[in-house]
Amino acid sequence: MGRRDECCDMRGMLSFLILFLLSKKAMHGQEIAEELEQRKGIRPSPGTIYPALKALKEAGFIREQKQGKTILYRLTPQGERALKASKERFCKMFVGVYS
Amino acid sequence: MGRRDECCDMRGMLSFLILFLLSKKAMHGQEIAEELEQRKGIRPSPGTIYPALKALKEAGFIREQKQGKTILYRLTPQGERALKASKERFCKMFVGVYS
DNA sequence: ATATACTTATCGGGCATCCGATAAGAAGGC
DNA sequence: GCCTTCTTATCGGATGCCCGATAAGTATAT
Repeated sequence: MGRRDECCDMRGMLSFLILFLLSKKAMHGQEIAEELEQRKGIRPSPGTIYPALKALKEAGFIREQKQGKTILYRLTPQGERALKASKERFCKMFVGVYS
Repeated sequence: MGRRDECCDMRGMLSFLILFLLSKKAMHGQEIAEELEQRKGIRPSPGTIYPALKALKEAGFIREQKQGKTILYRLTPQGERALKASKERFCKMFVGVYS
């Protein structure tokens, strides 16, 4: 059950968060990692972020766009639909949690 | 990655949700399962809910109170602290997700 | 007491997530 | 070319969440 004052580690939300972040603007991997660091407190390792991106790509939710040294990830229309659906589930699930 | 329009299964939030529900009012197991069913769409099986309750109890976050046939679960002060901390992490993590 | 119905509990296993370490690729400086 | 630096990618492994099936406990009814 993790550290002393934690009831869960909130796994299983990474893809959702990534999709959400990419819906705000297209980003490359390190940018996503940085944003996640601000939100979660710890920076996800490359072994976390890139497999997640790969899975999202294979699901057709994001696509890549080479940009010099880096790769820009952005949502596909299908990814937007998936985010919309997941967001609804999320909101229904956590009604009232926001203080 | 689950069904077609899903980016993640939102696992890893069960303990958090249970703690949150119990902060509203003390409940017994089936009541919790029922509430979770409304929020998630599917009813968690006994094999899901009771191990979770057990872990929360062993962590000192909830305590039991026999009530005839059923057991009433309620938060401990430590559980309230844990919920508060987790809630803060949760809110920081998902700022802006609520449409 | 026996049966029934309901709640609570346990066990084994599957599966996705996540991490650390390591490698591969790409650009720029010398 | 070669070295450095940064980004991207892969692999093995560990964790832990969750489920289905099954068992155990408890009260009520007949």
